[in-house]
Amino acid sequence: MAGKRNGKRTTITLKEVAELSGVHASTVSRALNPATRSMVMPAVVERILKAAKKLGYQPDPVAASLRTGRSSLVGILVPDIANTVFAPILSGATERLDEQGYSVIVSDVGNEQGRQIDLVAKLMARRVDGLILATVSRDDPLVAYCIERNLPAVLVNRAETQSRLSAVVSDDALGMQLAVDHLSELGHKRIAHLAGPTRHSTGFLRRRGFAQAMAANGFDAAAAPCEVADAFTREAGAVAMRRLLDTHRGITAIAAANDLLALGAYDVLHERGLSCPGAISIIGHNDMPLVDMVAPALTTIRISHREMGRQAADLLHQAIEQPDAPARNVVLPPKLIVRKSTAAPPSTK
Amino acid sequence: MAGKRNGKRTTITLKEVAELSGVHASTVSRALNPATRSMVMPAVVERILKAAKKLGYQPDPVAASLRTGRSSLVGILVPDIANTVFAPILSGATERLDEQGYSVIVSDVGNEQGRQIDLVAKLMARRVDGLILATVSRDDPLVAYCIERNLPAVLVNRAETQSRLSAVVSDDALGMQLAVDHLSELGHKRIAHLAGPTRHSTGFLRRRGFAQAMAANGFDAAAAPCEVADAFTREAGAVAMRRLLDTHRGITAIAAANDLLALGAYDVLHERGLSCPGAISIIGHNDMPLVDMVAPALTTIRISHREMGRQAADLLHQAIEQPDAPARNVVLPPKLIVRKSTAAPPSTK
DNA sequence: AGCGGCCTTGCAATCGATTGTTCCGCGGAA
DNA sequence: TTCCGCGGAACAATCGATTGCAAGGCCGCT
Repeated sequence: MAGKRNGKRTTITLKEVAELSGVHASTVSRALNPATRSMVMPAVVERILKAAKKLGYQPDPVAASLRTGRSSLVGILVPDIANTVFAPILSGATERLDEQGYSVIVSDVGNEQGRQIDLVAKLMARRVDGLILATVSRDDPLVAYCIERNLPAVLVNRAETQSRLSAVVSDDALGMQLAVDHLSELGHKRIAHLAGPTRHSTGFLRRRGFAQAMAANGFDAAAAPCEVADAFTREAGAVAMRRLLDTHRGITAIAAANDLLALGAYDVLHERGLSCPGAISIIGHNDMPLVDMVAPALTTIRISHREMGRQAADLLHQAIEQPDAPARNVVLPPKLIVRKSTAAPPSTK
Repeated sequence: MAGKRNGKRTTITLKEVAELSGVHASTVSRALNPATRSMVMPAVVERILKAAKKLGYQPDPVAASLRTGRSSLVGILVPDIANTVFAPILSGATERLDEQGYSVIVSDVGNEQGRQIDLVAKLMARRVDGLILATVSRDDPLVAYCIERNLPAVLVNRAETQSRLSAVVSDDALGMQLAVDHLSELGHKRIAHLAGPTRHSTGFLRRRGFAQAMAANGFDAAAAPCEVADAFTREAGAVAMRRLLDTHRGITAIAAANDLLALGAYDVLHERGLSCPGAISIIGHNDMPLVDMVAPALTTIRISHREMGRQAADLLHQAIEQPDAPARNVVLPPKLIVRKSTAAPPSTK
């Protein structure tokens, strides 16, 4: 019944290949597996390979998985597939994992924590070999959950505070430094930060990076205006931006923790009839698709999310192969992309 | 060995639940499956359920899959995960499939045809219960491949010429009609079409829809300027747009087959110092994220891709449950979204 | 010449759930 | 009272690949 989708076409099994080549199924198994191939005489191997090709044999991963406990499946947890930041990560990761022979089960988590653990439990039941997590907060119970169960996992984009698992992230401190340096060089004196949620490492580290960069540029970091958005969305960015403008005077430049927050800031400038970069310069973070098309084209810090996904795939592969190797952190360097949303501050009179 | 990730934690099997409740494993299996539960005495069912809960029993989908040939897995083939059009489709589909108890394997196809068939073969080996295809061209061998192998599949976004499989698409003819009507009402007389590749139903049907809509508005459809882009990308859109402007005079409005093509057209207007909508009005198709932020904000035809994904999931579920039911087509109505890229034509002198 | 060991292959158990078949015991009907 | 039937549960085969173990043959060494 299994493997038989209709009347005529039956899937061919190891045993059939064995019969055709006149050996036992176990020998076929060994001959087909590169790791055990050396146990079989070369001449026999060749005969078996020929028979397998002739029959069009395709191994059944389900049966193999049952026996071995491995599955060549990895799960990827993303907060939101449709988010233009996570899509390239997914894309890069699946590309590389595919090369390595894994198939990818994608889980869109939504936002509930409990659900996240449930999803992982379901993936474990499916015998996934490992997990790529793009969802974790700075201190996430999910990490402990995976470690306790010896499930290989790596983090991507967002890291956790303790580095218990391998992770690939952007250098958020450097990113903010590039941003602040750029604004400072343009002559800005009153630079504000539109921060992201601090439960995520990106929000937290970029905020800290902003403070450090301000200090490095000779500003009083503690006095620098800063508002925290509830989420990395355009709407939350707009809300925080309004607070920022309402409670602080004389801001001429804004370093946002994220492009969507920056776009939310754009919306508020529109509302209030302020020009960008005439009245206020804005710099984003991520360089997500199409931000070069908005008006004004957004100056931002580019992160190669696709590359991030690829590296995460590599790290996961290693974590699966060598479960006891120590966690490694890969930090990718971001890059300043200057467009039209930043300029010298309006001349003060 | 299998199911045992470390020393202490062993997964519990049916047999252990059976021992605890004093019955045979097969009885446990029947008691746990709602469909066969009636074969077991209610009192025994209750005892078994209690034991299962106590042990924290979780059925092994791999073993079940081996036996039954079903897997609760579905594959989704997309041309490009990172494409902002396909991401919401994926998102909507996974959301609904998750509710229905399926997990989703995502395959990013790239563009080679052969590779596509290989991927499907691999998915079939994994015993996927069905497929959602967002990749097919108007006449795609992949469709025949699935049908021959009795693999339930549905199409999304792009349809094929013969309706052999269920599909959910946008009403492309209506979309173009909305676009042309809008431009015509604004007073445009010389309306051009920036078409997409005609090997895809979207490119083909929108082009035909454009011609029909032009005729309906009293224009000579055959004489209307039209250039076909090689791909649904910004770059290809720019190339086609240059051809359009170089070979036709007096165009005042452009109906693009897709937002990315429209953005490519923006690029060309920039190059040539033409204003939009001052000199030329442009209308897109899809309403993908952020096109409200570009300058000028893009007037476009909105398609709810997320809803498309959801409906595709429903259709697939039906196709799996009733493999012999006839193919159904779901056509979603698109909607005109007026923004800033369309206006009355420049007054002719 | 005999024996130990290695190389190659076959045998059979195993992974865990599902399901066709068998078996048992009890109640009702002849 | 006996037999049939049936509900309910156990038994065992099965899905297909993997792998520890056993067996057989050949070679070399003493």
